[in-house]
Amino acid sequence: MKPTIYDVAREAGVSIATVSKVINNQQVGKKSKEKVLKAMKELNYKPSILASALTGKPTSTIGFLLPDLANPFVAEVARRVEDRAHERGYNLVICSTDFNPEKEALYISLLRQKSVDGFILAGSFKNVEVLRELLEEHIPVVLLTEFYPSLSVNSVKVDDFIGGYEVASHLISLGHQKIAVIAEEANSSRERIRGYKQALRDHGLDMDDEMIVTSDSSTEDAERLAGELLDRSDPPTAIFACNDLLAISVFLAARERKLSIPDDLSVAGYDNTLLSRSTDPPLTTVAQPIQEMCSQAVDFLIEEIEGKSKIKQRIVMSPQLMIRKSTGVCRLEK
Amino acid sequence: MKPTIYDVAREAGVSIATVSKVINNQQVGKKSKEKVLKAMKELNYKPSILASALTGKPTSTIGFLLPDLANPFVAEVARRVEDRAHERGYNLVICSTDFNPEKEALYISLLRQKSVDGFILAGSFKNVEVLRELLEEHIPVVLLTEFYPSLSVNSVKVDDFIGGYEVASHLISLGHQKIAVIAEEANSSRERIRGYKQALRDHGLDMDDEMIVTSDSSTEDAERLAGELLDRSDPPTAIFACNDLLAISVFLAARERKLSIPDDLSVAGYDNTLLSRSTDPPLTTVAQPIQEMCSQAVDFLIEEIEGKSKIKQRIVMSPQLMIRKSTGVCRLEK
DNA sequence: TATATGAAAGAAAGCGCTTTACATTTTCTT
DNA sequence: AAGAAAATGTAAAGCGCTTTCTTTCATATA
Repeated sequence: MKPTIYDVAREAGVSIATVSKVINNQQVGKKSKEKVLKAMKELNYKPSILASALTGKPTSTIGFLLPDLANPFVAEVARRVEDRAHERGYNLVICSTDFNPEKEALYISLLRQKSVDGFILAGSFKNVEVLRELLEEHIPVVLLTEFYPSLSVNSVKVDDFIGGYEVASHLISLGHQKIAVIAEEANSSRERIRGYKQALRDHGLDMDDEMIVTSDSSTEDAERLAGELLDRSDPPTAIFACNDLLAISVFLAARERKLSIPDDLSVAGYDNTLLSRSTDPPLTTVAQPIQEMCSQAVDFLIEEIEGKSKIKQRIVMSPQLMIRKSTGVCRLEK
Repeated sequence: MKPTIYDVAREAGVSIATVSKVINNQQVGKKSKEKVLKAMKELNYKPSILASALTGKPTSTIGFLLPDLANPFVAEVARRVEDRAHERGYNLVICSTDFNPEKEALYISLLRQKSVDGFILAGSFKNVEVLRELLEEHIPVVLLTEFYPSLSVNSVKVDDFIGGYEVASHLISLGHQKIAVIAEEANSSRERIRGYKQALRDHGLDMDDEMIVTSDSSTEDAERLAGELLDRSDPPTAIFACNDLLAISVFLAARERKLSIPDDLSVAGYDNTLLSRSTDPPLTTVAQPIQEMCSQAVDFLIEEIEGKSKIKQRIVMSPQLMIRKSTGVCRLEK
């Protein structure tokens, strides 16, 4: 059997209370402390976090919900969040929600039963009801990569509006007039589109909602949509994909149609994942300061958990346009 | 405050024992059962998994250690394992070990304090000491993607030897004689190399250990190594990268040197991640039946946890060579 | 009708830890 | 050296649940 605090107490010849105190670094006489420490070593004793959590102590565990680990951007976010959490002495329980509000509710409920100390909700968290509930019950939460303007909740994200604006401006400056967008069903995409529209407006270009298509989150669907875009009688000369994964689908659709990038078609992505380095030509995309965002989100959450801060904050970081070779001067201009 | 079993009991007018019984689907009179169920709804009662775990019940939580989420193959494995685990009613606590034996030991110890029911160790788990300990204490463990021939432990993997053999044979059949390998520090790579060597031997080709280089797991290092390979006075005409990530690095190094793939250099990867579709030309690689492996691993673990099976099993699945455009006839033959 | 039988419900102990309130020892004053 | 103050240690209750052991009670049996 695993040793318990009783075993240690017996071995050390003190009471369990004393053992508890040395575990928690409380005032204990030097001699007793030594005896206890020695006993703990000898028995290879490790306190049960369960038992201590039952008495009200936090579990040092964070629930982390994300839409889908298969997206490299999300995977990297997970990686960074995990790193920071471990640095700060917390564990992460990860759940993929697949953009599904019921799963979101389910996992949150489950994790609460397991007494996680707080939640980080990454990507597009859809179930506002559940989120509101968490806030009402003062469960520590931070939103990563997204805001809910109507709710007071700690959030960290990158300015998607600006990102979209910059991509579109870049494309426009290359002479493109017909710029399509392929998005996913998420707030971040909506913001990027807002930025894109603003850029068009600022440059006096026509807006055409037909040019904006939304994919469910599968690769096949995205490729199909991209293909449809390219097969139009009046196809776009540039496509802004709201993430790199979507951009790959555009590449694939273009390749199938023997379109050369960037000569026949300019493509821009978003997220600066390793995918954007692997394509040929390398993908113009938007970099987000992933590590900073993630560290910040974890730190926010831990502050809230440890009760150090009562005020809610929102941090918006700046994206950075990475111009590579997948975008070029519009062929119609040449 | 969150409602406890006492609140429910009071509300329903029964004892807590009765409530506990309905929670656990034990023999309870119909009338009491209804009253309890009703009370639970009304109070929105959710049992504390902590408290129940303290009495010896399992926590329905699996510890999942993997080397690095940033590798898309690993991310997909994580995704599948998570899916299957959730299907079976288990949660996953994920920890990235960075190929670091101390981290491995640390996380295992931590997770044991949190009373996870068992472990899935994916990728290359290095700390044999710790693994042995787990086995001795009869903690359920399954190895995913790797074997320890000397230890009796449930394992699921793909036959890396065959994978390596097939890649090399494919390359050889294209006329390549100087085939370099770029590997990572892991057993799976070692097996793939074994397969590669066997293929060379079977075809009567010379073996040259100089042609095999091992990268730490960073992209930069891999790119540097690939470059060194290509800059040799007698460079290889083909490179077998032990995973797709490494293959990308080879692509990058080749692109930098204006080498055309596959005309000047054939490149093969391993894992069939989405990276292999995004490159140009698309990457020849080896597909692993990720979903089946992961489901199987989870199922093994759960069987062991639930005590349904006492015997240890090893499953080896077959890899599949995916020939795409990054490998071609050796230029020296043309 | 009296008794045996089994199902249903409850009392209470225990899981491993924290914490409060109290008892004991040590240390310091004067 | 006596008494007060500070430091140290302990007993015991409680966290929310499971489980064993009884007790209670309705039903079947003779």
